[in-house]
Formats: sequence, structure tokens, C-alpha cells
Amino acid sequence: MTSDNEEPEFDFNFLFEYSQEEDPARSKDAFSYSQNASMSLPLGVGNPCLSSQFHGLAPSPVISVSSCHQAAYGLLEDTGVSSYYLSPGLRPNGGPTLESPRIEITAYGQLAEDDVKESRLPVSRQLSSAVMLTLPSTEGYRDPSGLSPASSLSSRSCHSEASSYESGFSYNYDNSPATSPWQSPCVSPKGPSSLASCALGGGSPRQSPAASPRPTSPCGGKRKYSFSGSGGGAPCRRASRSATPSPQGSPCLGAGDDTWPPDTNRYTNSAIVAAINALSTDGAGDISEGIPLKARRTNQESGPGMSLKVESGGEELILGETQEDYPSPRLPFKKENYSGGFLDVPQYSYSWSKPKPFISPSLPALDWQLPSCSGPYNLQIEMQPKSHHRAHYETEGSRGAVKAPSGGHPVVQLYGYMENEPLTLQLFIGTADDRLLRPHAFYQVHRITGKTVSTSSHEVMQSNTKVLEIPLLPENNMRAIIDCAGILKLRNSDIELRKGETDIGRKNTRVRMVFRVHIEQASGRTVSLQAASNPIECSQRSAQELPLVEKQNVDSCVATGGKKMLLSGHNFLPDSKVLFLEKAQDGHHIWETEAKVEKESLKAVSLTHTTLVVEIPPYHNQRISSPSQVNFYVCNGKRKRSQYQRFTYLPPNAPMIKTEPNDDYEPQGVPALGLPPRPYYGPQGLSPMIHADPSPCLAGGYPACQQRHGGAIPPSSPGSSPTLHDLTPAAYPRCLPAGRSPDHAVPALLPVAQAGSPRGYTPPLLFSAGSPVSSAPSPGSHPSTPGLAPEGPFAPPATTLARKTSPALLTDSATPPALPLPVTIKQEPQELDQMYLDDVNEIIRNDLSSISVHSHA
DNA sequence: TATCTGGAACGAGTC
DNA sequence: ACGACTCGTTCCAGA
Repeated sequence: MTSDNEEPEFDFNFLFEYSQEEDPARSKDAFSYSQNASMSLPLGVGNPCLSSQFHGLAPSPVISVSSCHQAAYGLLEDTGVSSYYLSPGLRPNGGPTLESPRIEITAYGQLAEDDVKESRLPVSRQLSSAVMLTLPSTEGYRDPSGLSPASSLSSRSCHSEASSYESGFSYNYDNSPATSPWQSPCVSPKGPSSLASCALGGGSPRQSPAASPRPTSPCGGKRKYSFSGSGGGAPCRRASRSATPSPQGSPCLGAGDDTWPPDTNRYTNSAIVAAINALSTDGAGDISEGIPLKARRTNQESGPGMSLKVESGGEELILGETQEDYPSPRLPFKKENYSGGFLDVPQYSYSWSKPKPFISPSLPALDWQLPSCSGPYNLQIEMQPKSHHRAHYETEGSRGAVKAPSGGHPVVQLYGYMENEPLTLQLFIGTADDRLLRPHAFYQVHRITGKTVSTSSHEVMQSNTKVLEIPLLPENNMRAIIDCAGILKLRNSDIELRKGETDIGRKNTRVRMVFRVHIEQASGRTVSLQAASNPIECSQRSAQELPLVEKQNVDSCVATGGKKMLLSGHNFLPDSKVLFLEKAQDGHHIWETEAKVEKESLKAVSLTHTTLVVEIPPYHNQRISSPSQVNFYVCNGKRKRSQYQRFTYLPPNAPMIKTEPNDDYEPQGVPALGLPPRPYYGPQGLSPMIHADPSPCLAGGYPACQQRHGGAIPPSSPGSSPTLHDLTPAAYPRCLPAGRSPDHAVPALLPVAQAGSPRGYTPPLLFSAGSPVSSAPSPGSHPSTPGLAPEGPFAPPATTLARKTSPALLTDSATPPALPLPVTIKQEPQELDQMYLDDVNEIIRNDLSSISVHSHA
């Protein structure tokens, strides 16, 4: 391969370096944080959360957090949640970092920072006032590295024109000027140009052999019957058929849709968010990671198109690319020019002589973890999407909108909002693994239009993630039917070649629909809520073959076993096996046994939905004195396993722990089985989430939240899950003190370099403490989480339910640092096909060893 | 005709 | 080394 393979190492090296040494230049200019001050925050040296999640760059929003369940968080609210928010400004080692001032977003030449900061208008309106903001080019849809010139001589280049995805992606060749598409006539910021140039020549740098270590596209001659057998053959031929339902033409993702409510800001919101992202997310890795100046971009993720003019007040890090690639950066904003204009991003300087006015990101980046409810507000997915939705490739036509099990479409509603201002519901495709929820690298939301689509929407790019913006109108009771969202699959080869991308596409086919809404309150604060759907299996093959456990009616049993457990899910076969296992912290299997399956119990509830009854096997240790967490999975054969489901063995004679269902979702067609536990969703079976110790929060948290909604919250019902807590596994940071669940296995896995992600992994907000998880990731399990601190300033993990009442993200520049929230350790995915992951882990371990050596060298 | 869908072929990679 | 298997991606064809 190419240097891509070394990417993680590169990034991590920087990360480690910074965590080990002080940068005088930085510290001296640090806003006001001193080493000590930083250390006092719950993100100390060695804290994996900090290093991995807050390695980002300084500009971090000052965010206060409120809880919709005061009681549950009362004790925690004074410890520093805000610290988390501020933490991005912290150095990985918790030391001083770049200034972490309040950042004001100011439209270039338009909005004064005060306008934004002090506006009392609802977000939508407020943002609308920034209409004049020039918007980001959507040209950069695909991450630069993703579109590596190397990627494939195939269809890719030709696709660009036809595919909304391609055309929208950005090319961020951060540090590879030589291969930068920006220098290529093919990579014009403008879609059309790009098209033209591409068409012109196969000689485009994008196809440069030098930069193209691997032609991967099957089009590159794989198919004997493919068009001319040349790389672009098939794709080009099928270009017209390519996924470009958007009438606007993909090159301009943001191109609006005429049905968009006139009073709903169409672009500004996204533009600002994008800009914010550039600040808080994309840039995150820049400074702290010490990326060479030349390689730095102010908006790595969003690509050239997304930049926000801010008052950096300091010397700017001028990124040639930005300058050069956008000769006419400040075009007036209008939808037709959506791809033409852009917002300048604050140019960070490593040394500020003084605190300077800053543009503050007021909205969270896509990979920040947000709660689904806060105060009176509650964002709910009333109708969950089907568990399977075959995503379409760029080379295919759309495969339609994601549907609900009933045949309808997912429905999302915001409760507790009584204003008359329309809001914007954002939708993007997120991951469904056990890690923090974040935009999925291999899938993008795809806008569906047509007669059958009743919901208007428009696309915008936020970082490298396509976001669908859907109006939430008061007249519709703040309810939206999501019939306008499909899912686009990006070629693994494209994404994996992205600089810094370490996620693996293979078998990483589960996603979640992630909905967000930002509510501007009278106080000037913005409440950001997020709800993620149940996991959706997107591959044709997996959907047809992999067993999927959606429900289990029992989640615990005394160690003696013998109890019957009803499983509900998909692809259960007569010869399906159910295996229980326990893993050690290092991932090794401690115990595994096959449960007795009552074959005669196999019943097809619907075409694909089946139920199965198994007899819970006795635990290997009948004398346990405390609950023991194990997992089980359904196996249809070699490599055809469901994700892990968690199960708890209780000490004999111990009272049963009734686990609150954290997902009220009842799949259509499945009778109320009273299946409480929620499966561990995640690609290929992720690690189980360990239920936290039963605590007061468990019982009180969620209800409290709902109560606050008063009558606004409808009773939960099947199919209408008030728990958008599907963020579940992924939503919680893995920052718990190690040893929480010593008996729980925590295999390291997925070599996902959040730190080095080209998409800019933003420090996740440590909201609730929903602590379904409790084990600490094994050191080295993740490149970005080296040296997990065994102990931390974190509050004890709350409970699963507590998560439901997690405070929302409030953005308020005026609000002082806030409150601490219980933080939990998020477990690493446990199984992405364990064999496969085991291999990956080995590789990671090796890499880490190597990195470690380098960083200490 | 264009789009949506289900199915399956092809080929690279893995076992 | 080789064949079987797995899986991503593309193409076909019917609705």
C-alpha cells in the first residue's frame, strides 16, 4: 500500500508527543488555563478520554449542560461537565492548550459576533439572519484521501459528476500536496468544472498512478462484460442512473429543494454548523496533533468548501489550498451557488499574544454525543426504521427511502417545543457499533425525492458527512415523517484510503439514522438534542444471512440457569445455535457454552422476523457472589453470528435485577413480548454493554424526564420509542475507571482512529452517565486511548436509564463551565467477527508498540 | 421511460 | 499451493 498505512501511526505519534511534552508556545498563549488548572479538570494526564477524545484543537465551545433529570444529576452537576466541553481546548495531557475561548461565529462581513451571541431569536431565525454567509462548496463531499487519486482508476472519476456523493465530497489532501487533487484540473471546487476536467482526461492527478496504489474498483476490469473494461466504463455508462435523485444536481448538495418552507432557514444553519464543525471537529486534530503547518487545514473535514470567516484576530494559518482552490470564495449566498461560496474558518495560530475575539461554535459537531431530551424537550423517534435497508452504491439507482417495519417510514417528533418557530431536523447516518456514535464513514444519507416523498428536505455537507435537513413545523406538531432519506454506500476502498481513516469498511455494515434538532431558547442558549435509531443493517448479504437479535425477554438469571429465554429477531434458522460466553478483559474467552435451543420453538412472526426459545445454560461458576456479565449470540454457522447480546448471571438466591428496558421499541409484527433488554447493536456484534449497578438513577431517571414533559409526552407505545437512546452503546464515552466490571471482557477492537480521523473526530460530550458500560477498554485496544487511566475524576457511572435523562447540550457562550456528568466507559466493540477483529487487534497492538517507541524516541 | 427492488454474477480476499 | 468460502460491488431484470 502506500503511506496510508502509516497514517494512524503518524497521527498517534503526534498525539503522544503532545501528551508528553509541553509546548511553550502554546502554554504561554493559552487563554488562561494553566497546567494546574487543566489538571484539575476531570480530564487528566493519561486519561484516555482526554487524549483520545479531546485531542482536538483549542476552540471549543463553552457549553453548559442542563439535565432533564435534575435529581439524577444533581450531585454531578458541579463537577465539571463543562470541563468536558472545554476540554477540547485542553492538551491531550490535560495541560494548557490553545486558547479555548468562547468562540463566536460571525458570518463573513455580515454577522457581528454579538449578533449571534445575543440574539434571542430561535435558532432557525437567528441563523437565517446570516443568510449572507457565503456557503461552503459542496464539491468536497468525499474526503480527500477518500477520493484518493489512487483509489481507483475506475468509475470514481467519472462518477463524480453523476453522483451526488462524489460531487459533493471534498478533497482534503492535507499533507500530500503532491497528490492533492487541488492541483488537479480535475478537482475544481465547482462540480461542473470537475466534471469537465475529469471527462477530459484520464491523466488527472486523481488517477495518478503514483498516488494510486490500488485500483480497487471492480470496474477496473473486473467484469469481463463491463464497459470497455476500462476503469470508468461501467460507472460512466451508468452515470445517468447513478444515485442522483436530487434534481438539484449533486454537485451542489446544498441545492435546495423548492418545497422547503420559506421560513425555515435552509442553509445558514447548516453552514454555520459546518463552520462550527470546522472549528470544533475538523480542526480538532490540527493543533493538538501537531500536524505540519503545511498540512494543516482549518477545516479538514469539511473540505475546501467549508470555511468560516472569523475574527481570528491573530496571524492566520493560511492554507494555501483554501486560498488557491477557492479563487472566488465569497460568493453571495444563494442556493445555486451553494457549492461556490464558502465560509472562512478561523485560522488558528499556535501563539496568540492575547485572548482574541473568537467565533464560537455554538452547535455541536456530529460526533458529539447528545441526549435526546432536556428540560421540556424530547426528541423521539416515534417510528423506528426497519432493521434492514439495502443501501445503494453510487453505481446503482437509489434503493429508496428507509422504511419502517410497518411499511411506512420512520417518524420523528420533538416534544415540549411550544414555539411557533419552525426548527430544522438534521439527519445523518451514524455508526451502530459500540463506540461513540459518530458519522459513518462508509454510508451517507441520501436524499430521496419524488411524488411519493411527502417530506421536503435538502442536503448539506457537514464535514465529510452529508446531512439532510428536514423542517420540523409547529403546524405538524413538530413531527416529521422521514420518507425522504435513503442510504448511500461508499466504496470501502475509497474511504479506507482517506488520510487518517482507520475504520474498516468490511463488515461494517450497520448504521443508525441520527436525528438532531437545535432549539434556541429565550435565554440565548441553544439546546441540542439527538436521537439515534435502532441499528440498520445495510448490506444485501448480511441482511439475508446474518442472524439479528432484536429482543430478548430475559436478561438475567441465576447462575444455575435453566430459565427459558425468548429471542426475537431475524434470520433465525432451525439449526441456529445460541452460545453464551464470557470474555476476559484481554478479550480471551473464559467460557463459552452452547445453550439448548428449542428448535420447535422457531416461529416466523413475519416474513423475516422469527422468534426462538432457548434454555439458559448454567453459568460456569455457580458460586458467584455478584452479578456476572456475559454475552450470548445466535450463530447460523461459521461467520454468521449475530451481534453479542448481554446477559447477567446472578448469584444464587440473589434477588432478580430487573433491568429497565432501554428501548421501548417493539418491532412491527412482533407481539409485545415484554422483552426488556436491549441488544447490543453494533456491526457484527459489538461488545456488550454492561448494565451498571442498579442505582437510584435507574428507577428515577427516565420517568423524571418524562414527567417534565407533562402532557406533551405521549405514552410510549410499541413503535414509538421515547428512547432515542439508541445512541446507547455508542453514546457513551469509555472513560470509566477501569475495573468497573472486572469480570467483563473488553476486547479491544476496531482500529478506529478517532484521533486521526479525517472526518475530525470531535471530543464527544460526556453527557449522561448512562452507564451501560462499565469496563475499561484494554490499553492499546484503541490507538487513541492509550493508557487508560484506571482512576478518574469521573463520576461514578449512572445507569442505563439515567442516560435517558441526560442533560442536553446547551450552547451558551455566556454560561460558565458547567457541570460534571457521570461518565461511563464505552466498551469497545466486541465482535466484528471476532476472528477478524482479533487479527485487527493484533495489528493495532503492534502498531501501538511501534508508536510508543517512536513517541518516546 | 424512469425508478425501485430483488437477485445474482464477478472477482478479490480470506480461510 | 489450492480450492472453498466470504463479501463488496456491480449488473440484470421484473415490477
